[in-house]
Amino acid sequence: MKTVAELTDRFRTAGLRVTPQRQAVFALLQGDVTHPTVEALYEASRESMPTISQRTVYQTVHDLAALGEVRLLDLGTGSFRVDPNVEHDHHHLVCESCGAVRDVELSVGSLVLPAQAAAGFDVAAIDVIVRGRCPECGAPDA
Amino acid sequence: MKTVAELTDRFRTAGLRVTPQRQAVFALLQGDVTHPTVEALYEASRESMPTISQRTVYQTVHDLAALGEVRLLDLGTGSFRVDPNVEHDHHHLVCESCGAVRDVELSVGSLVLPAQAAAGFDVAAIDVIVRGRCPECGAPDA
DNA sequence: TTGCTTATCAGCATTCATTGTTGATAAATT
DNA sequence: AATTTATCAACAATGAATGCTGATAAGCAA
Repeated sequence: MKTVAELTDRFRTAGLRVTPQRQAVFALLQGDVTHPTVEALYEASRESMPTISQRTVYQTVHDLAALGEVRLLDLGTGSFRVDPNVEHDHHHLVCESCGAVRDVELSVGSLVLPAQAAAGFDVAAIDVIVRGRCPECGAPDA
Repeated sequence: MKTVAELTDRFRTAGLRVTPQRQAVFALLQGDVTHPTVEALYEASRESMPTISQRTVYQTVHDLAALGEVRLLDLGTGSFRVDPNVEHDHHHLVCESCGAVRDVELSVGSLVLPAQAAAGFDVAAIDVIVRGRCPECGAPDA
């Protein structure tokens, strides 16, 4: 993820204006490995920016995604997650109990698509979702 | 996917009653490889069962899922898809243009989870989603 | 700095998928 | 046939995400 200053330049270059609200969101995403929901970003941003609206957070996140600075993930946890890690190719571990998401590096190149099934299908991306229980949640029904 | 008669037995054994509406849904799922949405099942079921409610289709699909006779997939297409194929382990091709879903057999065993990333994580399942364009939709912006 | 153009802000309402609720009804069992 | 009980189907409610709009503030040029 780029720094706040870099993202500010990136937005200006793209013809988008940079507001304090947007910069607050930029700052929150720095070093965030929790894959926050928009709602979580909204709540967090209100600490430093009490008047920000949820709508503005959605807009900022979508603008970031359009510039390729974040990815929006649908991992089946109900709402999509913002992933600031676009530099390193990776996939995700998802805890089915608490919804926590963790990055995992997987070499997807070892997967072989059967020619017959993939015939005529133009593959753009492969997403691997590893589902299970995170250490914090422990064994099922524990 | 089991036959309508088998599913009927399965429901009765599980203490669930079998209604004409439910049997209509059972019949629709026979040999269906389109991974229909609940909405699609609802529309189709009204052909033979005009008074059926969407709620009933949801209930039936959830009951089938609870018995392990179908899987409910969240593939990021907006609503979840019903997958009657529970006998064969498989993954999915998803067309980003039209939302079509196709089964694909992949041996996920070749994927190696880095020990450090997966530490303490109890893996229950691995879902692979291959995203791209189906033959019917052709090349992007074509 | 001043003024003008334009996109953003933030509150509101709306959409869509899904689930909750409930009186009436029909299935299963005795 | 009577009793129990779960289903039916219409309605309302939830939650995530998007559309809309007047007021405002950012950006740019002189």
